[in-house]
Amino acid sequence: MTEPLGIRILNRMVSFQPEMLDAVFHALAHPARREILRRLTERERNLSDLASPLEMSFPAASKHVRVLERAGLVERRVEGRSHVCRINAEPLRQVAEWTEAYRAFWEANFVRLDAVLEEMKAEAKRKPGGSAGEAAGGNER
Amino acid sequence: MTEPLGIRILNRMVSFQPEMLDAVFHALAHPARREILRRLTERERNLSDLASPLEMSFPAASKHVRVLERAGLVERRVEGRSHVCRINAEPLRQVAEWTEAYRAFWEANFVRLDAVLEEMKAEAKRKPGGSAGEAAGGNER
DNA sequence: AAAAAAGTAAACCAACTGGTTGACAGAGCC
DNA sequence: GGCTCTGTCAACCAGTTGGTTTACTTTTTT
Repeated sequence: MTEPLGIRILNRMVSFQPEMLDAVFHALAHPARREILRRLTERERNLSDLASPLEMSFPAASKHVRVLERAGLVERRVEGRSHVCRINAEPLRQVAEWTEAYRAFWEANFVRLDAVLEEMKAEAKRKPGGSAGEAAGGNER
Repeated sequence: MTEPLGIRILNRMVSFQPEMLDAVFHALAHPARREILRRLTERERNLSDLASPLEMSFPAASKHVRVLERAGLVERRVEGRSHVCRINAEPLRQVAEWTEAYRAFWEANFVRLDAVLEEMKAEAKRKPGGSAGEAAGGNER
């Protein structure tokens, strides 16, 4: 017998275990799987529906869905011969939480980059033919 | 010749390309690499420092750092024989941004789970020996 | 000058990924 | 009953990952 519904739900809510992050990050590390997720935000879809735009064989797409399922990002219910998939973004919330822990660092870094850019603009204004100006020109071309 | 500093910085700031997400998510999908990142939040560290607590050979740890580097999450500067690594959390900001796009879905899901739990608690109070109570007991033990 | 320390590079390995094809199973429709 | 649609499973394959060991370079220390 499988675990009771309550256990399964609670496990999912507190599951901040490293293996869980492994599975979720791994699942998100493939463009086809992110595309599947994105299309599941529009509506529920069955496997054929999910596979059709994915320039690969049907079994390959099916495997991608299963990877998302193992990561808890997709849930499926069987309706006759059709397997209907629904997004479960709860693991993404935990990814966001994990990522938040580094907010101070990326914000500090952003400020630093911003300062560098301000300095570059000032540099370009002072001597427009200089190396800083050359870099800016190369970028906007 | 390599690209000018300005170009490199600008590229990094607007680089929301899919391959970039591939690299970042892949880099985060291994506990050793997340541990490296976490320890880099405390201070800059050289490779030996990063490798020592990582129950694996030095070359293996060095490879992990390089994966983080390719994803833009770590930067290194060489000081004599020591390679000093610094965290660059900017790609994590982009991960957070990407994840935010699914906020509506995980929040909806969270509300739904919360409702289920409230229902379970009420159920447990009404008949403490029932299956719902059993599930809760199994969890808190 | 010799030894130690910090890293890289290369060769090798087992396991896993991401893809294919072909055979099969169940559900629905004519 | 037969055909089609939806999907799984198993076998197979090339390439990548994650790890090892050994050999080497460069820098610092003694």
